Amino acid sequence: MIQKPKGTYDVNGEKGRKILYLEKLLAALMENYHYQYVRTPLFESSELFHRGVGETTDIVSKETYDFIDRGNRNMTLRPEGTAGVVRSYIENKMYGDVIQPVKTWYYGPMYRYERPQSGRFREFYQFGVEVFGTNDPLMDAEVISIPVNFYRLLGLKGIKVNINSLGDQESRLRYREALMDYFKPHLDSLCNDCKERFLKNPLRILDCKVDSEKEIMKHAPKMQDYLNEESKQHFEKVKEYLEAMQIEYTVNPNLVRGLDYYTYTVFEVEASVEGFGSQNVLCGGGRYNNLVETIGGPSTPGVGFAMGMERLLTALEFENINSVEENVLDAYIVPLSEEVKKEAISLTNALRLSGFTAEIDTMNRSMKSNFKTSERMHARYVILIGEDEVKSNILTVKENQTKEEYKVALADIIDFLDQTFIHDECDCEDCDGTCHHEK
RNA sequence: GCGGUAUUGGUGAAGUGGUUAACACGGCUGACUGUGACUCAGUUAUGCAUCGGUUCGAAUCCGAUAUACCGCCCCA
Repeated sequence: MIQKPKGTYDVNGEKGRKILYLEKLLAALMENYHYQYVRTPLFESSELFHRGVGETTDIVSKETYDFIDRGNRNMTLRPEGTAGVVRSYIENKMYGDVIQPVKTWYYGPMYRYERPQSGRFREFYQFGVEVFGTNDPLMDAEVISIPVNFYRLLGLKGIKVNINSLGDQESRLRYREALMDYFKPHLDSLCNDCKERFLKNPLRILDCKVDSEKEIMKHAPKMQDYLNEESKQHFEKVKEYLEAMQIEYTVNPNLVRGLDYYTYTVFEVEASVEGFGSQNVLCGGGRYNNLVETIGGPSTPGVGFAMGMERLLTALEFENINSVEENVLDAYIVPLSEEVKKEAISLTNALRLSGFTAEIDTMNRSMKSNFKTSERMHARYVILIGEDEVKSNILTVKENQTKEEYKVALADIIDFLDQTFIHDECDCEDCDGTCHHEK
């Protein structure tokens, strides 16, 4: 049997409904925030990611899906969304758009050649936001508010916002040097991973799980001491604006994030699912004021974030949040013989056009199994069509919940399905006030 | 890139070298040819992830591969 490629997954059934629901909710939220939808190619020149994301990151150095196309071009399946959106911003000269800042959102699959594990796939979906053209700390706060509000809307509890500031490029470089000077004589006492980090990305030593409790860590130079005045003020404003939106946050001086392009604000939003581990980080992002220029555009500040849909879905499952309403079927139509099939399909079609969900038996099921099937599909009504019904133009309609049977003229069926008799009570069991009984 | 565990019908699974792969749920058909429950009777894996090996004999032992799940690294 041919299996799906490692680290991929199929979507079907209930999961499909959940995903569509989340996508709809996200699109509506972005409408409220007044962001525009952008879509960029799934593959780009490999060079874009090398320049944009950074050579030293694992994402680019060992996790990309690369291929050479038939025209001998080096291509890479996008491992993240930002680089492509920035490329598109520059190529479409959006820095010249009449409305500034340019606020965009995207959604789609990303590809990383990783070992699959809990909440991590080789093909995974990210929703993200990128805003170009303003350095106002208010924009940092607005971007942070998007995932927070989204999780609020979904009813996800225990959301934690971690923020930090890396300062401008100059501050960041000075701090990096200070860290290297500090750790260099103590390298032997650090774990093997940290020795690696020392060479590749010294800032990451700070959030090492193994060494975090050691004395050396506690006395390491602090980022805050290396921020210049402007960077400090920017960070202060971001915090004030978050408070104005009643968004609680924790300043985590060890939060550095993996991608090379961040400057000033960086943040992560965490869920608090027990035993969820690193999966608890539902989204992350920050400001990247040099990225547009690095990729070849005019010097333009930017800020954004990305969130993984798979983790969100798992977190919602863990928290038992099921916001999707049950799939209901208004009518299940049963043709009782080959001769009346045309009338049955005609009715089905008419109902569908009128906005009802309608299903018709295409398995030539027995009467018994049709009723069973209709129950499984959560059909409210079963409509039987046989010789008698066709001759008389009076349909036999059975209500699944009450097992009550009605005779309804063909001409009145839409009205019948439309109306709900609101009443105080009736004789049927479990009456929910929408059955067709008299008071 | 490194490590751990697993893989038997549509589903949950039993089976740890010996004929026919247990049991349960679900599905389908019929008793009941225009009415759903229940009951009863049938039926539902020529096969135990794949390939190779050991053996008179393998779902069971060995090896490789694939995939899944869980960690590390890294990240969303």
